[in-house]
Amino acid sequence: MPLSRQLSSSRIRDDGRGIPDATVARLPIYHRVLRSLADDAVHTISSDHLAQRCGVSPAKLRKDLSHLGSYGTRGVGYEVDFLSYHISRELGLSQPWGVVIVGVGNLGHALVSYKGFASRGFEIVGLLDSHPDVVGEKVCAGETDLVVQPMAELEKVVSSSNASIAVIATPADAAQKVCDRLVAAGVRSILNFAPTVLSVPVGVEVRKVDLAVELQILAFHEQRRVDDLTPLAQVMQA
Amino acid sequence: MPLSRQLSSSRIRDDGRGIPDATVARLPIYHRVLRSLADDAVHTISSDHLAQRCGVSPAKLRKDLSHLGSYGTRGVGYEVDFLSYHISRELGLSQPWGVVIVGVGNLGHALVSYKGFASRGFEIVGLLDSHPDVVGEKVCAGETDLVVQPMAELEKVVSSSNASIAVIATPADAAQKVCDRLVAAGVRSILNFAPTVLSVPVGVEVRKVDLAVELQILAFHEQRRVDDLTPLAQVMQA
DNA sequence: TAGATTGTTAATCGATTAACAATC
DNA sequence: TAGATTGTTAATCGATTAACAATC
Repeated sequence: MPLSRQLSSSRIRDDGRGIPDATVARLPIYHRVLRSLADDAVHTISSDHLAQRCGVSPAKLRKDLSHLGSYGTRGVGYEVDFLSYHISRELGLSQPWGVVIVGVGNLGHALVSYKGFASRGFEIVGLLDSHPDVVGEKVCAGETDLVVQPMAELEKVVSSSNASIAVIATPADAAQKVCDRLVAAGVRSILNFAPTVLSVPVGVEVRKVDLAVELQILAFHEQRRVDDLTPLAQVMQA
Repeated sequence: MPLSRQLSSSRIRDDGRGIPDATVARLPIYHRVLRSLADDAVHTISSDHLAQRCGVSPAKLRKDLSHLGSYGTRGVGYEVDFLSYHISRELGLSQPWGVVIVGVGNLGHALVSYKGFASRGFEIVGLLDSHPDVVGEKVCAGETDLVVQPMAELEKVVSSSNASIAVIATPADAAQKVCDRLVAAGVRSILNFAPTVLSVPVGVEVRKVDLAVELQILAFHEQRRVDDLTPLAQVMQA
């Protein structure tokens, strides 16, 4: 990784209270756009231009970056590689993370074959499913092929693969039990695709992606749009 | 739908400024949990219990619900069916919404076969892909089978199916062009799975699900956990 | 009535924004 | 130096929380 500035190994954390959640959630976007700029041989970029490509305001971008340290140059902008490196380090992408996927149905298959994982430093190191038809199936995951293991092997797979992140892609009714076993096996970061509220001990980080919820939020806005177009109802109420 | 109270048809919106985004994002969760309670023949529930099942604080739940109107009974709690109905109406789930999916790769297939859509009032009414191998494929979507249409048919499919929501599940480099065509065809609610920042005219609502971003946020927390466990580095800095 | 629980208030917290001094 | 752009400040905005009056 060619970096034209000396890389400091110290990690600057603004006020010691850490980086705000809202900022952390945007860092991956900045990082992806910066990598893409680097591919296009762009070496320097201003907060105005970078912000536009990331879909945020320049003020927000600069505020976000200020939490990581002072990696820009006044009057010039940000060095793409330099900033990209510091974001990736802050995000923990400088080391690879092992991921176990539990539930290899349609969604699980899609996740395994998703190239965005491997390219961003995640390695799928285990696949688990309870269905006999799926267990034993060889699934192509990046460079290596993986064989779907039976659910009984969960603890073994987690510990032997040293996975630190687990993805739950099971039906809703299986999710909590799977979650409990993952936590007991030492996993403390979980990405949950099952439409269930998981309960976990403190210290375990759960993120949730609910496809139906996303559509329902869109439906809400779509409906409000329809309502606004028909002010008749409002007139009738008044 | 059995409701033991008279259903008012007026829509109460607290202060006229609408429901806060953060609240809207949680309404689908409340709704799902309420439906599940109804299935278990639970007729009444307090904010404390409902909040626990939804993974939020009771104060937050009551505040959220207060934006919809006053649908509880002091000293008693909420009637499950009554509250569920009002949330679903607010979310726009009382009418079905047509969804077009563009990009029928692994993820697209997973989305089509996802039962959570149909069960929540969404109907997949069109599938589009640019790849000749996929075009023409018959995909089972709920009750009816759908045939994957070539990308050239996008405008025709959107208008003839009266789809109001589109899902983009294409590779990143195709997403913006697809988005432009969808918007031109009249779609104003888009769920984007491509790792790209889409630019759309004002009035178009875009929601984004980025699987890699979710993992990266988990990686951040995972790394911070490792850092905290090794205070040696901090000692050495001091 | 007494006990329970909602809906609302007011305080706090965190995130966003605009403006500008610092500085390359 | 003059022009450009960052990093920071202070104000604003929105979301969360705890407490409690209203009321079933």
